[in-house]
Amino acid sequence: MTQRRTTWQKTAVFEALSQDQVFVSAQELHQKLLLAGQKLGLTTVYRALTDLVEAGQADVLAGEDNEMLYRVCSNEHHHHLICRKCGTAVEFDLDGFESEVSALAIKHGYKDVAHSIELFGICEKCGMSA
Amino acid sequence: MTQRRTTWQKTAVFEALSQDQVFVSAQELHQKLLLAGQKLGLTTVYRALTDLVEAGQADVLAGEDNEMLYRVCSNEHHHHLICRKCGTAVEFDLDGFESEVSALAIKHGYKDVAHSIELFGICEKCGMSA
DNA sequence: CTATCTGCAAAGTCTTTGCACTTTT
DNA sequence: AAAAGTGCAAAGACTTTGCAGATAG
Repeated sequence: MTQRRTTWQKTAVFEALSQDQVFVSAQELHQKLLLAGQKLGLTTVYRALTDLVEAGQADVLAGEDNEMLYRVCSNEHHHHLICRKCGTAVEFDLDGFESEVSALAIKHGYKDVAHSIELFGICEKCGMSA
Repeated sequence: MTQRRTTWQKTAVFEALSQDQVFVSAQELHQKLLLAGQKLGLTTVYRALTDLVEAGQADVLAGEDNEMLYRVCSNEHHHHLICRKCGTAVEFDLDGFESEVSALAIKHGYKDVAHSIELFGICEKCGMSA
């Protein structure tokens, strides 16, 4: 088993990701870190994010424009209404829906069903400045 | 206004897409067409698909691995439970859900909200052969 | 000390674009 | 003929990989 080491880079990525509760791309996160004076490679950011996801500490989701979006994992299972401009995410639960989905999956014999129920729109703020 | 012309390539793409009610990538569709003896360029497939989407004759959706998936449009608005192996899609409606989503969007001041509610799993057939 | 990590540059995907040539109308 | 479409090759964007040098444990 290959075990993980703690490096300042990984810590930096995790902290940067934790700062705002918003979905960001690896590239954006990298930029942010550079601007903050943290000199690390884009490669490292990708690797750190992948690790975080595997460790269950971050969520991934495929954005509309074919780009991976990352966010600190909030353990609870809910979905997001994401602004496609600024990335701000509103979380929401779907009580009845969750079970409806499971029922559907079972009914059709599907296994390992991951439901990506994400809504993309333009938030109020961005709608105004447009 | 730039109008469309009817070419055998576009027709071929549309027919290939229509053959199975499944989500396929542009690349897959291109392969399929080549194997069927239809010699056309990948570029053309992309352009034809884009046109079909604009014309409302096809649906697009971003697959899990960041890859555009296309399918003939079934006009009605429903969602899909997609096998990530074979691409087979089961459609389902979400009666109450649609309005719930709209309500959410309005409540949070979001505009132009597109909801991609797609479930990815392994279908029965593929689950067996695995 | 040594397994793991970093970061550069190179390679790999999917998709789009530029441009000369062909085809529809 | 003229406008629109085709296809190649090249470019773009995002992500992954190979590998030598750096580093955590």
